[in-house]
Amino acid sequence: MPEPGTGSVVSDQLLERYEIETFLTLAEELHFGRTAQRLRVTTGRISHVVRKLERRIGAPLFARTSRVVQLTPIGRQLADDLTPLVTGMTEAVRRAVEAGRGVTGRLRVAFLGEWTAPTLLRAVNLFTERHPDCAVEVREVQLANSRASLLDGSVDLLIASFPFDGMACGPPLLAERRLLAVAAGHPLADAESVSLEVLAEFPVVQYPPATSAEFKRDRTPERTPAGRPVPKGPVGNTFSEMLSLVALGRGVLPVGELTRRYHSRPDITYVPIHDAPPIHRGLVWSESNATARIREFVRAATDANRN
Amino acid sequence: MPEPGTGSVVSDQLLERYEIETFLTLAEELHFGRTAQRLRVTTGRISHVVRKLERRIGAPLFARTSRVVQLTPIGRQLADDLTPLVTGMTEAVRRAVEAGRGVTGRLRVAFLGEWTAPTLLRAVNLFTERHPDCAVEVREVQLANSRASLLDGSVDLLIASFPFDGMACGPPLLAERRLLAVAAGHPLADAESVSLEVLAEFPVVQYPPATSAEFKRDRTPERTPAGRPVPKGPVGNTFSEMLSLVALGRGVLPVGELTRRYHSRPDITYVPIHDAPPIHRGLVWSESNATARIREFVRAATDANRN
DNA sequence: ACGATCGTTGCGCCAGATTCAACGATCCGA
DNA sequence: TCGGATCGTTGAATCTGGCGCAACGATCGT
Repeated sequence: MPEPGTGSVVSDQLLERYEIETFLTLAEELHFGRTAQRLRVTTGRISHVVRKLERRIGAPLFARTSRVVQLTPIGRQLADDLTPLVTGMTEAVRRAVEAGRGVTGRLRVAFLGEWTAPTLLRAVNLFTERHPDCAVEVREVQLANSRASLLDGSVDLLIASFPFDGMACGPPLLAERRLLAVAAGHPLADAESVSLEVLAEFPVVQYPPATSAEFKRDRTPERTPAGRPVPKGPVGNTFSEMLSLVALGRGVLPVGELTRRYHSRPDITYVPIHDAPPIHRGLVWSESNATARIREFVRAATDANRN
Repeated sequence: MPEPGTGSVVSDQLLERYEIETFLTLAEELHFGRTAQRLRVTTGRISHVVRKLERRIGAPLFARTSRVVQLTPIGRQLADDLTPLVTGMTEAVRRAVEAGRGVTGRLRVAFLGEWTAPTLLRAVNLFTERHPDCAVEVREVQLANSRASLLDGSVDLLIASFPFDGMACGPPLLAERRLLAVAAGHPLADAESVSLEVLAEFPVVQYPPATSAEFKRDRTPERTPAGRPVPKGPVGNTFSEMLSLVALGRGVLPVGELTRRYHSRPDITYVPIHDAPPIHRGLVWSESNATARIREFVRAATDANRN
């Protein structure tokens, strides 16, 4: 059976790189010795390659005696056709390398909740100092479209709380204690601190379905460290809505320490959880957008927030 | 010492043929299996090549999970840049191959002296029958610029008498006896035939200096077959001038039989040379312009004049 | 939980890119 | 006119890198 789909954008008429290099260099030098020298090969190689090319084209590309080498009409035509195309290809590759490996151009970084802005700004300052040629734009994104912003490339980097499912993550830049948010009149409201085990005894307000499973497992686990099941409370659609459910006494919610500072309200009490690991925040980005710019910014952020 | 002249039209940023093919095919298929199938290689190869390319660019070109493959922004940009350039290159090569190997387009053949026209026309007829897609133009050229016409490409093929120095020659198409032109009153004018040895006894009119040495050696040798020196007569600047020198009794001149028919004049007698090889005529062309068109025409000319 | 589909990885082989050295042709200077 | 110098050619030897192979890991459907 005559296998289908063999026809391609890339017809099999393409010349090898060494053939193009040899042909165009010889077309420019018109001298086998100098051509060989420039390409760091022997004159024998030049002779072989040109001969093979000519056998393929079906006509001489160079008229050569042992004293003078010149292009034939067909050779001249081919050289004229090829030169701008080759220039264009090297330019295209150069641009791609610049985009991937260069630390220039533009980098868009975003924060998610204003309390992370200072950490991000320290990183921006150090990065800009190290790479003055790369313009950094800072913006704020909303939780709802943070993932989409990274995926569609409208934002290169984001400082967010871990875990951030499906994205590449840098080292943690911020660590905060975990607290339990309870209603003001809740039985635990007066405790000095609580253990994670209390989650088995009260319903826990749930994140909306769109939230990644990994994130939910970290914030609202299904079992306590001892293995006791955690009763699921009602679902809130936004973080404010979740806090309101807590205030209404419909459940409790583990949160980070910074939440207290930015969401302090009289109807909610925050009680430290003494045996929970801290919540980490750091830079996240799309794996597929990884560039030298991004790697360098992560490094700068790490250095700037090392203390 | 930092060797100079390494910079080239062809920067060493050029991708290998297989890298371009692999990248563009995968960019089109977005599927490793189908890409491998189209390129007749294994998926492992695709993976290796893409990885190597990405290491070189410094950023991912494809975002791939084991279920879906898609271009990253950098990959998309590179593919968009490369595609038209690759198309252009294959087109350039295709045109060169067509010019060299194809028997189409235009072929310009010429004759030199009208008596060769019938031979040439037989060849044209057979060639046109075999290759209707190739237009043949017939023209006449003058001896003086016949060589230049071949070299500058204004004529592809020429039917001329051998030897034709420095040009490629096909098999002889016409053979004619050699005659000795002498003045009407010359001592040899009444002979039935003469031997080449008589050249040692009379001055031989010489071709002009511009004539090729090889041709002169054939027509006006410096020694007879027996080794006797041939005295050099005066030089004529054109063939007519040379015949006039003969008519004036200033020398003799070996010529071809056809000359008698086309240059018959009362003051000159042509005597057969019984021991001279015939003069051959056939097609000549510039080595550096050799194409399939030309080779095919030579073949047609041989076949048409075989008898 | 299992099989099917896909991309990845490391090892080993061999075609083909490249070198090497001898050779032929052309030109120059003595 | 005869070496000597400069150049391109040729074919066999050499060795690198393109490529296949096969085991593996990840993801999805049933």
